[in-house]
Amino acid sequence: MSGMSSARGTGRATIRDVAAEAGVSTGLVSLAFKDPARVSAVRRARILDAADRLGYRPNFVARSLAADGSSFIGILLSDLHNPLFAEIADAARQEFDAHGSYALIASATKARPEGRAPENPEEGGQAGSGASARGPGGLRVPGATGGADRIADEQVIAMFRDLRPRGVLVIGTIADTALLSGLPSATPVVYASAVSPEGSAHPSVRADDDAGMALLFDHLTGRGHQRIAFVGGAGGEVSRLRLEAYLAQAEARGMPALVARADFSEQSGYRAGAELAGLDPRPTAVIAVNDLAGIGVQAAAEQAGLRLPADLAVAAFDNTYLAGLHRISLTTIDPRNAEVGRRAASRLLLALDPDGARHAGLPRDGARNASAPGAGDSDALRDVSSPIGESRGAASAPRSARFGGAHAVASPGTEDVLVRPELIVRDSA
Amino acid sequence: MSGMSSARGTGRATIRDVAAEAGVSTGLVSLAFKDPARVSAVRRARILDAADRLGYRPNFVARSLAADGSSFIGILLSDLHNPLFAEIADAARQEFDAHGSYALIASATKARPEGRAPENPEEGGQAGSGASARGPGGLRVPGATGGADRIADEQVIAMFRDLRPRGVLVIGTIADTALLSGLPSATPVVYASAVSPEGSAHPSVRADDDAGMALLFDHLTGRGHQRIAFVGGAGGEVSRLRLEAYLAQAEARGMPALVARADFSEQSGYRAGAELAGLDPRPTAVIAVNDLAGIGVQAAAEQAGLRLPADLAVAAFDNTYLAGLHRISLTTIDPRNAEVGRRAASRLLLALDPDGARHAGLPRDGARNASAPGAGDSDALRDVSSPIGESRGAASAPRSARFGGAHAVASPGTEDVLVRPELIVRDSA
DNA sequence: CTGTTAGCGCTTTCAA
DNA sequence: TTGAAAGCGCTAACAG
Repeated sequence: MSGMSSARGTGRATIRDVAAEAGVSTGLVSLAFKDPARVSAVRRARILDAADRLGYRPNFVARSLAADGSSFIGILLSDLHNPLFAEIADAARQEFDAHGSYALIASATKARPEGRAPENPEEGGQAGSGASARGPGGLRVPGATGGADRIADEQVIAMFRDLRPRGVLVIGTIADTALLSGLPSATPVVYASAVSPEGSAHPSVRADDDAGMALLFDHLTGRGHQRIAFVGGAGGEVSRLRLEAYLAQAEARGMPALVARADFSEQSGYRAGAELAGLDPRPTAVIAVNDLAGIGVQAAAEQAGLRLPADLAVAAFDNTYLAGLHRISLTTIDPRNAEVGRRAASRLLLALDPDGARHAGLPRDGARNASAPGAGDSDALRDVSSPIGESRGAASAPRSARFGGAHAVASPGTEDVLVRPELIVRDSA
Repeated sequence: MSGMSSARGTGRATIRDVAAEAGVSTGLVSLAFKDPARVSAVRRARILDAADRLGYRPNFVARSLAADGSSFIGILLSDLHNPLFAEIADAARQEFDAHGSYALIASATKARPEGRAPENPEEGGQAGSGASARGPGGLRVPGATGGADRIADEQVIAMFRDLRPRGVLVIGTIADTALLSGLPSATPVVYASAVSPEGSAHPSVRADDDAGMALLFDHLTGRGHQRIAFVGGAGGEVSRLRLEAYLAQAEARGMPALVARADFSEQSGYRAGAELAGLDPRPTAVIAVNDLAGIGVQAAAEQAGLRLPADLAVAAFDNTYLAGLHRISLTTIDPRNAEVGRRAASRLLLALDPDGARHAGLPRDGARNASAPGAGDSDALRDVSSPIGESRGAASAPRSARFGGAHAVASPGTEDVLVRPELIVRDSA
């Protein structure tokens, strides 16, 4: 009947086949898919019928070419190996879905080892820690700092550029940010878990490390600790910022500052821990730049014969699942990645559609609003219901829009959003 | 000078702008990029000149539409949260790069929580373990088995379908495999770290769990262990297969089989470990389905007052970085993910180009061939150099092609490739 | 409401 | 070698 029609290589049905089969013009078929309401009931039925008799599926690529832009939102993952990023991506994706937008996740990877010279020798670059590199034996060791010369994959960027997503969510620091400029300049971009590159007008959403550090100090001093050391400072921007936050807290509280330099790796934390354990007036507590380094500190302390947490309390950042393991049980700061992802997504949605109206798309039953505490949110979203502390980074901007709130502001502005992290207390401190 | 030309939304230069600027036809510009040799030197120069004066970059999408297929290879990641997959993806990507092919990584994610009913209630589905789900407090817990209803993201698949990659590498088990059938039927597909779906003609490359289990038994019996228990069996196909491998080894060696059911999570391993610790003739060694479960076993044993490894030796599978942490130090089977990724990539390349010739693409200086041991491979590839044990899975197929070997066989066949894993001995056993 | 007409940016015959 | 022209599959005016 219908039969072998166009679609050059593949035997796929094209819009023309459908039009022929239904006895209408291609234009109408197109319309029937895009805006069914504007097509008469009879034809619509005939078209839809023909379409699925032929197994027609509109061609993504052709559509994007013709329509001068696609309907999806691009999520660009800077590093596949950082588990925090995966969490953020998932949360963001869910948020998009809930609003009838759909997102495509693409990932960059490390450059070929024999490739061109490292772009950013010392800047592993992720927020949230966890630069990864090769350890001995080819085992991938998160946090190791060596040779972290990752570049934003040109091809991935090119794909996004040409597919013209409605917006782009960049998760983690992307080295060659210049490439992003290939996007149509009007394309909204939001960074998550990364500071947006200097000079960039794009907002970033990330955990508030200062607040996290304060939480840690409160907790530790509350337990009587007076000599609190910091392990970290190396390995990237995030590490540096956490170090600064530490110094600020120590100073503000009139406490001595004691720093053992380390990056995000366990090895590195181990060395720093050993160093600290040997000190004469030994610190009674240590704050590590991330869980992995904290675990290294624990190991070193144990090895040095210290009892944990009696002789040395250890706390860290990130609340990766490591921290929750029975044998580790690490007190740590939860950056609330899901929240970061969700807010970053909201931010982008707001920029795309300042009215904040929930999108048409597929009307989903459970479509909830961030402001209205959903009735029976499923477990994955449980932690949203708590009132969300929020603060803004950049100085100048007026503290305006509350996302999903009653009166969203027209111009989203470009201020960063800092998500208030949470203290997770476990045995280690 | 040149100025504001076409390219509707964006101000990007199109092939037409270049043609105009260079005073030639668009067809020639196209040719100048695709096959420079067939264009006269003068025009070529003029074209290339004009092109970069205008900052021209060919449009990916338009090209793929016009040329009936793209030049990239698609890497489809089934789960962002499984670190093993990231390793495989990286290795594969490098292999592709080395052969002048380039790959695009796209990821599926979990379905929205409030979405349609779970597809595969009990089938988390990844090879290599590490299904992830929400634990208490919204923390992402790798290995937890609950609600792992991930679906292969339709949009991602649609994108691949329409972009028409030359080939697709699927990493991990993808639930809705039917969607892949949307690809032009001639598109070669290779699965990595997953058994290819039944009835599928696509080969899969994965670690040989039977061999790994044998390695573990050899090691443990060599240390005098006679009562070796297994923790695992639940949570997915891989878990089941490892259980079977365990049973087979135990039987073959005339040893008693003792199984405590668990999935890939630490929690689950903990429970199983507690169970085993309480048994009367206690096992002297435990093999866990993966590192995480093994860590759970360690924790439970410790809690039960057992000394490790004297009272209970623990070994596992996967060699994630966890196993290498000082405080964990777990003897484990390294699935050699990088090798899996590399071989899967080779497999695909072979299918794409049976002559094994290195592709034209951008001619890269360092382009090495799998068969020719490259001179100074950088560290990331260090472990390739060792002679690679290899065996084949599927029964019927003739044992033919050695990848990258001297005489590659014309028809690649569809047999699975099993990569021989490696035993990593640490303190725990 | 519906058909027609132009393209999106690029590749590819096919002649010249 | 080079240019002209005809599409890839779809959308977007614009008339009717």
